[in-house]
Amino acid sequence: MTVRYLHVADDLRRRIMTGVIPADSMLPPEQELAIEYQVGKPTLRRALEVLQGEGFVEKFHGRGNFARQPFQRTTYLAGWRPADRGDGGGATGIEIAVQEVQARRYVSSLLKVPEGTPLVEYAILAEQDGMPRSWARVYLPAELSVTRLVEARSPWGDDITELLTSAGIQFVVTTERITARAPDAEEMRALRIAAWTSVLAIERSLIDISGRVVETILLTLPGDRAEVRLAAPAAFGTEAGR
Amino acid sequence: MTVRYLHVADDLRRRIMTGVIPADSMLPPEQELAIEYQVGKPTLRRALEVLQGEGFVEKFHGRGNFARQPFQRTTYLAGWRPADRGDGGGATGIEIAVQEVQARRYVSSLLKVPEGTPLVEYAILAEQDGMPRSWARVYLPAELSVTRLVEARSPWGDDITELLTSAGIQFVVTTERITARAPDAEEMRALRIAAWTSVLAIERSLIDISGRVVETILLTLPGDRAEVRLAAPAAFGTEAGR
DNA sequence: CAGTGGTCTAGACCACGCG
DNA sequence: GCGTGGTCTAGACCACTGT
Repeated sequence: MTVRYLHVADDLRRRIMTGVIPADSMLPPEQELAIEYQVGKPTLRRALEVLQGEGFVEKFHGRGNFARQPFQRTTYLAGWRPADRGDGGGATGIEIAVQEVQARRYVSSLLKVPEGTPLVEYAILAEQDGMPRSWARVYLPAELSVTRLVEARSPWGDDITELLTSAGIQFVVTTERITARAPDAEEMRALRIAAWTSVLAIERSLIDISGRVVETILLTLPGDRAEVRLAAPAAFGTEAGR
Repeated sequence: MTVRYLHVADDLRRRIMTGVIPADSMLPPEQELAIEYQVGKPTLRRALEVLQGEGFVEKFHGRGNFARQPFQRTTYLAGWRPADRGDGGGATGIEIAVQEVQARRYVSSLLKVPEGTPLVEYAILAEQDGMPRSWARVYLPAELSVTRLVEARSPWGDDITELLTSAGIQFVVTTERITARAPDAEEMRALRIAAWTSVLAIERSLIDISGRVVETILLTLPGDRAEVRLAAPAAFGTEAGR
């Protein structure tokens, strides 16, 4: 392998995994590491980017780089079931910001409403043990009376399903679309991740019993500490293909 | 915004989206672009990395950088249904390599067999219109007689479900786990993507009617041209929670 | 203010593709 | 061989954090 930054990343990863560099301890300054590995600063930083994407390093501008053991992954259960409550048992927190907005093109197409339709937007940031776990924006037509939703909020931001149920809305169909991509600027800030950390982007739409799209959720999960699992059907039908 | 490479990326993206730089045409050499934007080469290359991750630029070492319109996404249908055949209608191709291997730790835990168990590994690369669309490795216990599988191969590498069915194996449960991460070296080569392109990593295990794990699939989809959709249940049960 | 990471440059040198 | 992208360096300068 002729790529030096991968060499550096491999060695640092090994040192963190084996505890030579203890978890949660600060790494030596980048300049020192560069000298130690006999590489330039950009090369060393490239290596740290790799490790950051893998969850072994967390960077803080002005404070330092910190070794981490990759996080236990938050499980998002696709399908109709609410998100797993998580096994970590750590403290969870949630921040919700509500505002009225007008449907812009992307969201309006998902909600199947004209552009400019008044919507209520919930920006929901869920944390566990001080680490951001999910970042979601929820859009509902403003005509739906949803004041109760905020009061009925659960400790999980992505678990809007329960909120709606508790608000008395019956939905019958959900569609989910999952992609992997780089985070945008807002997601980087909310989830405290860098541009080269992959995220799982989940679009989920709920359709109520009358066929109306009740809400659309744009959920972003950091790739280094989240996974999607599928609720497995109990059995396979015999009429498999479409 | 004080970050110059994002400025450059924004401008180039606009030029490609609006057709000022036609799709499939070669971009000016990096040195020329650097001069045009009055930035250094590393800065310009950072901008190109961003666009590559978004699917607007494809890079070829020694040949040049090419403008692209982001690909129509290949849809992977999670759940039990075979993968969508794709709407592109373009030519599809598939390469399969088979070899016998011994179960290493990661795969052995997924298959629930001891380490060292003889396995058959299928490495499957699916292409459409000359672009790699999916890269999968399939592991089955060697004791299963699967010679027919290769003959019965479908044009979609990730569609092993049909292969198994046609081989007479009845499976009853599937589990799927989806994560987003950076590609490893092998995936970068097979899918022709760079280190900073996100991938959807899907682990799928099939369990047959006797409870045995029949196979495990490690499927990698390039984030810039694939998506996962959920087969929506026709209706929601009332006994929702677990 | 001192120490840290973040961005950027100019240029050297290497690796690849193609004629 | 030539033109292309890929990697790397040394150092300047900026921005953030905590004292």
